[in-house]
Amino acid sequence: MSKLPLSYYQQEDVVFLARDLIGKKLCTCINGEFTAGIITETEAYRGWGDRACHAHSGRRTPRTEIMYQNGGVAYMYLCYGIHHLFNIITNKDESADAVLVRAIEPTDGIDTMLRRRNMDEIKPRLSSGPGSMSKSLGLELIHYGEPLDGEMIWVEKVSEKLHSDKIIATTRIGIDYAGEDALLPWRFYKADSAFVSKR
DNA sequence: GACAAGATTCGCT
DNA sequence: GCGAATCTTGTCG
Repeated sequence: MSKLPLSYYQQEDVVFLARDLIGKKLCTCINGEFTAGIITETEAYRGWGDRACHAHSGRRTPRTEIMYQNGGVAYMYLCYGIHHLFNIITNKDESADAVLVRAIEPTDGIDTMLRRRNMDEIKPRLSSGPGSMSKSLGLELIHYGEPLDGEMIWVEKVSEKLHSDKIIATTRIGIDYAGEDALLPWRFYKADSAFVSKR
């Protein structure tokens, strides 16, 4: 329908974008199988001055290289050797900002998602939590660098508007190593959704 | 070239 | 609630 254009991702405020992405629809079409869901949980990572970010303070490695591109591409990486995490690169060249998508509420291709997760009924566990979410949508390392206005991965605007008081802001998860930056309220989730990772 | 650690999840006690 | 699974990446020698 209305695929968000690359210019959307290139807005400067990654924290605003992380919040704005809640309630939008994340779609993938992988191996001809279409799956999609409403984004219910995100986290913002800022390249400069955020120790939790892989590319903090200009840190540059082959893995983080993609983060220095213009916004609107996927940054995939493997965590704990098992989980493929999906991030959206935002902002302009050299900024290294990103939004981690942590959970969605399935809307399309649910049979496919269940099969990918080896489950036989819908539970929040199906697509809540960054590893599970990626797996249900079929996202893997090979999608590293994939543009978000292409045929494989994209985000759509949804007609229904989300009231701002339905979005909760809190601290990010699993980044204790980041010291004081772990306290920043850069995790956002939809208050009334069961599809949110807890802890 | 080797090694430690990680933006997690699942199953078992 | 606790701990294993599992492998890429970055750092150090």
